[in-house]
Amino acid sequence: MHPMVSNKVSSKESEETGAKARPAAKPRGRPRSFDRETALEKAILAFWEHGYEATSVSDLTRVMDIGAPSLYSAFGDKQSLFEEVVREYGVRYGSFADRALAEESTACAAVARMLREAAAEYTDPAHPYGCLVVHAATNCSTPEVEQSLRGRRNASIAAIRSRIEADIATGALPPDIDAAALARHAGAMIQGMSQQARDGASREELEALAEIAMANWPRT
Amino acid sequence: MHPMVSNKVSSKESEETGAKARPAAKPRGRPRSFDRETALEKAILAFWEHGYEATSVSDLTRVMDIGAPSLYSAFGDKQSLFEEVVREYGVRYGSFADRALAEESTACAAVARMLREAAAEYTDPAHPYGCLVVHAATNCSTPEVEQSLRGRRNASIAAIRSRIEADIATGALPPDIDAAALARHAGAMIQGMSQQARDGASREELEALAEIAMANWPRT
DNA sequence: ACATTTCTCTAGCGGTCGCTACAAAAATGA
DNA sequence: TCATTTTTGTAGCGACCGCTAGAGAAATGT
Repeated sequence: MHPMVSNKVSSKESEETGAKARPAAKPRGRPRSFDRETALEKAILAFWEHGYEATSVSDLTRVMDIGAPSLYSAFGDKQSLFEEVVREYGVRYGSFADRALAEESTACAAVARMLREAAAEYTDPAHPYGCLVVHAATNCSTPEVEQSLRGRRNASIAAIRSRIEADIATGALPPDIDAAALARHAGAMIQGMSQQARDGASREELEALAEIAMANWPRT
Repeated sequence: MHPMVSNKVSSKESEETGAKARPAAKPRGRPRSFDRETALEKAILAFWEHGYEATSVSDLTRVMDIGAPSLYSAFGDKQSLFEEVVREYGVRYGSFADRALAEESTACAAVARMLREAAAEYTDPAHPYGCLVVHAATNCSTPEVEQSLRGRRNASIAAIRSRIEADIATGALPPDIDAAALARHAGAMIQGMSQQARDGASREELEALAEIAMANWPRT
């Protein structure tokens, strides 16, 4: 329950009649002195590197370069900021998995591409190593936060499983394979690779690891 | 630097001349009112479940059922207690990996056994799920603690690698395989399985996952 | 008996946590 | 100009953090 997190367009405006795509109809009071998007990106990087608990609000205000009241007014409390961070992280950095599943013609190719792209993403020096969803809320004393990321991890595995089952349905994979176990194996690989990246493994090392993992994927 | 952590036998006694294995020569002052070993076990379980940061000293004094001064007198500060917890965890719960590497006749059999036993251990309802070394110090604001567990994880992978290289040396494995990548793959599997266990996977699910991982291990 | 040693209990230290009240500042509408 | 609305900076709230001083309790040595 918080004062209200202001967004670009109030819900009332979007219901108005002839408002032909007015992007920002000049809000009344003092304008915000920072860019919400770039501040959010700084928050993403901070939570990504240090996790939910270990990133204090004063850490956030420092890296986002805004005062605490501005943070609370723009993003709500720490937990709702983190939820928005996780959502936006998925869009900006975590979409490669869904894209691989959607664009590749077989589950095998999709998982192979996922692992390959994970190797690159998790070791990209442009941002913290590994996956935020895997590491940012382990050992979290706020159970909802921990559970939220857990749900995302399990949803990713479920998505892989669905893709495998689709291949079984079309005959691209034999009907006797264990789709759930195969999906879990892929999920464990990705999570293990994320941990390895945090522990110092290079992109090449992760790629070699992924190749081993894909070597015995069921053939058609 | 702390007041000094009292152990069973003072270092001076062990240097004495004719002291023929005197186990506990009746210490001078008021005796301790709790059993150090069982208190340590409680601390292991607490850190295992919640991690280093999320387990507060007052959490510890509650589950160990001792006062704060007793804790500090018996174990030093929070960080040195955690170090002892990690050491003892390795002895009581993490020794299956070293045993598999030492007792099995091939690296392949050793890793297969490691994964099989990890599936059982990580889902044992008698204690928290997953591996303390993997999860208890992620996103830790005390860098030495995080680095300490990172070192243990990488040491485990190095041990697997050595075992693989030994098999290559004896001809049990072909000389052209990438021992480092194969070891990293095994390490990632174990870490991924630990994460899966935390996320609710059952022993059977982890075993199925491990079987997939071992299916394409290099043959002789 | 009594001094000595060691542990336990109560109480609380300084510091940081997430969060917010309040007033000054900067925009708009009249 | 001036009332209204919203954001900003300061300053600090109560709660918890890791940790410890100090006094009393329970053992041993003489």
